[in-house]
Amino acid sequence: MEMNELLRRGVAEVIVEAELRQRLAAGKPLRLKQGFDPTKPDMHIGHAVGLRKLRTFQELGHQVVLIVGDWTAQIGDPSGRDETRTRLTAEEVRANAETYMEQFFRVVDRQRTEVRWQSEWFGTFTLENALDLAGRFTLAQMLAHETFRRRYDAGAPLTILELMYPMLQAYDSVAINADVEFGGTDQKFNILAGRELMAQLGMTPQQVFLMPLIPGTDGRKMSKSFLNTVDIRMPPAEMFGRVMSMTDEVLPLYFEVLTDVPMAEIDEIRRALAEGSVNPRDLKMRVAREVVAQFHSPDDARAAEEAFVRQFVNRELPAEIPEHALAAPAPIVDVLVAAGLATSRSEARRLIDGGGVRVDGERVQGYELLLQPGAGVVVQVGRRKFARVV
RNA sequence: GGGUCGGUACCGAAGUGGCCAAACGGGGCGGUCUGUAAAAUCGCUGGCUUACGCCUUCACAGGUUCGAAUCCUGUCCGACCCA
Repeated sequence: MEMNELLRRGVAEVIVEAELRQRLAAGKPLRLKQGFDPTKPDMHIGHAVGLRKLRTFQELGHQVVLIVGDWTAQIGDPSGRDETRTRLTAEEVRANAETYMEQFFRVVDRQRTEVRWQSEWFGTFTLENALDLAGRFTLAQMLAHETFRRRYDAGAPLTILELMYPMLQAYDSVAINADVEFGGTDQKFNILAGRELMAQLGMTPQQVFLMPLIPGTDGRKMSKSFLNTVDIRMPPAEMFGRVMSMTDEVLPLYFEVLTDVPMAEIDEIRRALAEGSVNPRDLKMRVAREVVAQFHSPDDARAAEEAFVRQFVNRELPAEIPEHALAAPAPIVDVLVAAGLATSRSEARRLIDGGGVRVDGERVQGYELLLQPGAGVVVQVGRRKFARVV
C-alpha cells in the first residue's frame, strides 16, 4: 500500500508524521500499542476503523500490542462523557476483556498480537512508584485537557483519581516500550501524556495515530445513546439493516473508512451522488454487504441482503419470523406483550390505538380481537417487529 | 468544619400545598410519505383496566395536613463561597 494512503486514509491525525515516516522507512517492525478498558465490551464499526488500520500495519510486518486496561477500567476514562463509575469485580473485568477480544480479533490478526494486562506492571506498583509518577505531571497540564477543564469550570465533580487516568495510560507505553499508540481522537490527550512521560524517562517518544470518530447512521456522533451505532456483534441481518439506515451524507465516508474500495473509485461515487446519477440505496447496499462480510462472512452478507430486499424493498414478510406458541385463545393485547412486541399491556393498547398493529396484514381496530392457538397468523408491530402465532 | 444553592419521568428542564402521572424541549415508539435515508407532518410516550376508575412515582427515611413533587426533621449525594 502506498504510504500516503497508509497514513491518511481513515486517519484523523498522525503525530509526528515526519518521524513516523522515518521509522517506517527504517524497515524495523514497530510495536503498535492499542489499549482498551474492559468496561464496555460493545464495539461498533466506528472502532473497526482503527482495527482495520492495525490489521493493515500487521500485514506490513508490524507487531500489535493490545493492552487490557484492568486498572484504568477501575477509574473510567474521563475523556468521554462518562461520569461516575462503579468499580468492577475481577470476574467482570475478565469476562469483559474476553468479550472485547472476541470482537477485536474479528479484524486484527491474533497471531501477530501480543496481549498484555496492566496488572503485570501495576499489580506490583508501590506507593513510591505512584508518587513518582504523579510527580511527573502538573495540575496545569491536566487542566489543559479540555474535558477536565470544562468539567472543572462548570463546577462538575472531578476527582484526583480521574486525573490519574492519563498517567496510568502513559505509563503503559513505558512498560511495553511502544513505538506508536493508536486511539480515537478523544484519546489525544492521554496518548500525548505517554509521549511526554517517555521523553522524560529518556525513551524514544511514541508516535501518535488518531482515528476519526465516525458519525453514526443518522449523521450525528456515533453513540449508543443515539441508537445510531452498528455493533460488531450484531447478527448479519440487523447489521445490514443498520448500515442501510445511514443518512446519505455519510456514505462516501463509510466507503473510505470501512471498505477497501480504491480512493479513485470513491471519488467517482462522490461525483455520481452529487449529480444524482445513482440511487444512494444501491451504494448503501454495497457498503452494507462489505461490512457484514467483514464481521461475519460473504455468505452471511448475501443472505442478509436478500432478506433485506425481500422485507423492505419488496415489502414481503421476513423469511424468519419468531414463533409464539399459544396454549389457549388469547386477546391480541396479551399476545403482543407475551411475544415481546410490546413492553406492557398499556403500550400494546397504545400501539393499537395508533394503528401500528397488524394481523396478517390487516390493521387491528380494537382490543377485543382473540387469537387462536395454531392459527398461524402473523402479528406485526410497525415495520420490523413480527411474531407468528402457533 | 461553617454557610448558600440544588437532587423531578430515558435526557434536559418547569412546577414550590389541591386544577400533577406532573408544562415544555430532546430522544424513543407508532401513523402518513419514502430509498427501513433525510426532511416534513400527525399521534403516543409510568402500570393495571373494554371502560368508570384504581395503583405506584418527583434522591432516601420519617413527620405535619382532609390533601405534599411542593411545608418540617433527619440521612445520602453534588456545586459554590469561607477555612
